[in-house]
Amino acid sequence: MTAARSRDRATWGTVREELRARGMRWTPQRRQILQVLAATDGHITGSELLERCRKLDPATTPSTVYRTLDVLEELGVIRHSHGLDGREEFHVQPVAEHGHLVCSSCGASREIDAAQAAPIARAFRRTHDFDIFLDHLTLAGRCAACRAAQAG
Amino acid sequence: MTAARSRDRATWGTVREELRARGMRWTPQRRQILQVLAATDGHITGSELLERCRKLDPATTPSTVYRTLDVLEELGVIRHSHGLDGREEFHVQPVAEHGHLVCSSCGASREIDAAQAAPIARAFRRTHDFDIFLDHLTLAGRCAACRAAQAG
DNA sequence: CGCCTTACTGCAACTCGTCGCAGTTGCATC
DNA sequence: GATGCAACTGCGACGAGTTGCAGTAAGGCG
Repeated sequence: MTAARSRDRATWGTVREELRARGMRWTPQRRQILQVLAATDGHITGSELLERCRKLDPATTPSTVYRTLDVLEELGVIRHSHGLDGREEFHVQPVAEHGHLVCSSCGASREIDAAQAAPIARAFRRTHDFDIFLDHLTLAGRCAACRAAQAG
Repeated sequence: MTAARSRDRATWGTVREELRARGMRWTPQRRQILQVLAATDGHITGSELLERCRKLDPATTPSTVYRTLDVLEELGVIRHSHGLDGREEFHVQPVAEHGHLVCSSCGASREIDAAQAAPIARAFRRTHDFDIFLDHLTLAGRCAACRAAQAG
């Protein structure tokens, strides 16, 4: 089991209190989902999470997993963006707002951090009077390697 | 029936020849799907298209509609991007590469044209060595009106 | 410790979209 | 106009994700 680099243990521990503070409940199912998320680095889709939960407990049901993801997103514990196919991908680390750059050819993915995106966000604010949510952003394109491979 | 401003009639008419040129066939089902698309301005999802086709012919089946959309995209007749929920949205007008700006609060949508996006594309080319496909781009955010309404 | 409220779970049914397969039919050729 | 190939259609089953509902259980309170 690779250790969770995403959030440190203490931070995951606060989820229980955050739930309680909102009148929500700490259940075995939620505890298990959190456990799987804590062991996840980077991104995970709903169905991947469901699958991993089922390895620990085959009785896990889809609706509970998807509803828990919604709750955790409301708490700010996770966030989602969309992959190239439009599928939701959840980020386990809300450490910093960031977007994604995904290559349509090879599927390689890189992050865009807030600093890099700032000039772009400013541009849209100025030209379109529009605030961009970087978190939700996935840009499709072609990476350098695929460009070289395809077009010489 | 609002006239199709998207492509002029002549352009739609070439689809049949484009299909034939690739060894593909002109079928009543495809003819009807094209007819519905020709009467569509802007964007449409697969299920919306299916629904409209069923109004003309209740026997229309999902697989034919979705497969035809793929074919038409291959021909360059339509293109898709993803809405905020990740659902595919097809653009009927391939007149110009463009992206979208969608407000998470009110759903309002604006287009980003190639000229506006050019500096951004250049930036990613330079900093990440990555070519962005503007067509596929949908930026989530908050429009001026919603910002004003929510945050004074 | 037991009660009570209500958030939560699990089920079943549903939507959207995809895929393999068998039967159909466009269309090129004779 | 008939023939034959293979692209296409429609079917049925499936996977991902959502929702309403009835039953379960978290956890606050006495």
